[in-house]
Amino acid sequence: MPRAIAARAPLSRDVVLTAAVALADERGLEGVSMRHLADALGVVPMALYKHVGDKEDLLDGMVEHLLTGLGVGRTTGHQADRTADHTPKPLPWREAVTSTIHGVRALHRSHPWLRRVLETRQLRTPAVLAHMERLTSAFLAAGFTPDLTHHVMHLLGNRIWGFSPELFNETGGPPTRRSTAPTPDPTDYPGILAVAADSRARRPTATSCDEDGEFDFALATILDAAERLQRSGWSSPR
Amino acid sequence: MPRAIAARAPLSRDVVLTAAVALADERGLEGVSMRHLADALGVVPMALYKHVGDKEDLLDGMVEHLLTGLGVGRTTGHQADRTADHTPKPLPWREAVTSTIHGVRALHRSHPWLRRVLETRQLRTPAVLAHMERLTSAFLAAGFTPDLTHHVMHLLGNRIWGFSPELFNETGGPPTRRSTAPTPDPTDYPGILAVAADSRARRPTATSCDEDGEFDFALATILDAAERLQRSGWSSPR
DNA sequence: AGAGTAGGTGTACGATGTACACCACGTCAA
DNA sequence: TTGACGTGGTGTACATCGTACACCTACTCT
Repeated sequence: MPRAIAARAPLSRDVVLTAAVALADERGLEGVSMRHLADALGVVPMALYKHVGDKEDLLDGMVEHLLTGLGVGRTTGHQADRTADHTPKPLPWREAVTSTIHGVRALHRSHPWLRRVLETRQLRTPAVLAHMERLTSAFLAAGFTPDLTHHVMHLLGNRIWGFSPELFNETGGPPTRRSTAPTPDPTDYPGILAVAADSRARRPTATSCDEDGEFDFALATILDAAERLQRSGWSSPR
Repeated sequence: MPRAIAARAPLSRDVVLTAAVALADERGLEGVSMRHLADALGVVPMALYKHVGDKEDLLDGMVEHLLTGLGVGRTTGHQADRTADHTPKPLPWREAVTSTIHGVRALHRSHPWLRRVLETRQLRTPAVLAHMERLTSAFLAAGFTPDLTHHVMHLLGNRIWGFSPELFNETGGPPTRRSTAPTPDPTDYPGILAVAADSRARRPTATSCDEDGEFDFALATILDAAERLQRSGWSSPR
């Protein structure tokens, strides 16, 4: 007696990656195990290995999968101008850079696990390189020297103070884990308190930072600085 | 016959954390398993659970352990001025901020695994808060409004383009993993190539980016921008 | 008809985090 | 002196993970 023939569409790398991304979205990165993923696809774990080399390759693939949906024909602003026309129109290179960056930013917002995956990876895959290239060429086309372009890319890439900005959010959930950390005394941190108080006063209904606003502020400030360097004919010392 | 009495000093949370940091330093983060750590300490795995709640708490503790060694009495420049006196002395707040940030930066450089651990954690532990407080209060003391201080903290914390700057390094090691990624064609990326060529020409002997230089450039540029905002009386829109 | 290949199955192994029961000690009250 | 107790280390056991390996099935191409 032949076993029941599952009317399942055959797997493919793309199907696997799509399912993996969906799984990560709904169950978090920890939920993405080969076994769970296989379950979700109605298949036995080892079947996945016909489509991805191993788990690392799966994660690489997930990143590539997301990035690939981003690239085509998006070098000019894909989001509507938020302000009316009395705001001076930004230079074209700024539009290009901003919209490119907002693309990845959107990915990070809709797939929070992406950041953690990227930190563990050093991938110079086509999609990543294409993203870099879009930024780099925008600067070069705007008259930035290669030297300055290089530095500006670092300026955009560095997380200067070494912590994630999520720390600012006051969503101090209950310590679910069995942590040994002492609960800190708020009065030890008057500066932080002052900033938090001011922030609350400014946006009384908000429960956390306006992350999009802060991101755009940071991006604009950095691009302002880059533009100023370019106009002043900056070049690296020595 | 009593079992051989090990002349081992008794464990403590601090001993465990120190050993864990050492283990991560020499074997990488993957080498830090409860079993390996216990081995390194000459003890059975479950013994560790008398000193750390679980593995998450161990990782939290490692971060806290490193950060704690940083704090005391370092709010004024701990590194010698690199330039002779013909360079105008930086403002005191800049020295404070720069040296504080260089402190964590040094941690990141000597413990490369730290970045990955931080990405998985959202800890508002005393040491982290103390670090934040040192920065925040430096800005406030310099006359930054709480509003601007808040924004500048985000400016320092955001990784704008969403990738790690290590991507720039041309250390394209051989693909050790069984990856399915196609090897990209360099000619698809003329902008990146131009920047890389210029960078090589500028520092012919170097094998990768001058990461310290880039970091300092980024930090200085951002602090310049912050200073300009402060002097112009910036405040957030609306 | 026969060979080859692509894709899915089943079993098995070593590594991991940790629950749980246990035991050796020191300290201290009775 | 005794016995209770807390602190810290032990030993066993289990679920879960990634994946090696052998297999089997169905399709294509000659």
